[in-house]
Parts: sequence; C-alpha cells; structure tokens
Amino acid sequence: MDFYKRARIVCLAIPYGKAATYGQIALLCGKPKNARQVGYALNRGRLGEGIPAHRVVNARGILSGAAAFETEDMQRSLMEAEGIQVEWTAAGWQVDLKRSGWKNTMEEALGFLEIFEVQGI
DNA sequence: GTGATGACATTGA
DNA sequence: ATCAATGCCATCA
Repeated sequence: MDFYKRARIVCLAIPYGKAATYGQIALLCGKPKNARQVGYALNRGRLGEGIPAHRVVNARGILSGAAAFETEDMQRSLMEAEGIQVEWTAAGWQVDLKRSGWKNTMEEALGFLEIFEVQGI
C-alpha cells in the first residue's frame, strides 16, 4: 500500500523543532483513520532511514514510550536538543502542542496531495 | 480466512 | 478534567 510512502514524505517534512501527531500525519497522507498504522510503521522502521521519529507524539503530546529508540530518554533528548520543551506530567513526558506543535496550513496539506498525485502514490 | 495486536483518536459518562 | 468504551485498519500468526 502506498500509505507508507506517503507517511515517509510527510514525516520528512516535519520542521526542525516541531512535533507532529500520529493522527496529523495520517490526515496529511489522505487516510485520517490510519493513525495506528503510522505508529506501527515507525515502530517497525517501516518508513526507512532518516525519519525524525522523535518529533512524532500522540494527540495529547505524550511521548509514547518508544521502544524503537536506543534508550528510553533518547526521544526526549533529541527533542530538547531541537529546542522543544518537554515536561514531565502524570501521564509521562509531554510536549506543549500549543507551543511546539506542527501547525499545517491548508496550502501545505494540499501540497502533499499534489505531490502524491504527481508521484502516483 | 480468522482472530489478535498496536508509537492512536474520539466520544460520552 | 479524567477515564472507559468504541472505532479503526494494516500487519502477522
């Protein structure tokens, strides 16, 4: 399925210093209900190399555990290194999506759809 | 084919 | 605000 090719492109487009959510990525891929597949793909390294997986969090901004990183605090370290504020809450390590979340413009979203169409994926 | 699993999301109490 | 219940759908056994 071309969903993973799309997901790869979207993930690579997440700007430095910003955090995106699984649902957001799924949405930009044109598959709003595939948030779980995004997580699955990242977990299994299904999107290939060079994916900034540390910038992906769930809808509440929580760093979802992440067994796909070298160590447990790896994801947090990478985010902090990019200037993303990560704080410890009762629910776990969390980023403020209001502040560090990747806000998509409509043009951006349409741009992805166009890329997918052009590449036939 | 069938059923279980999961880096998720949304809804309703 | 918090929590359980549901919905989801590509994999994998």
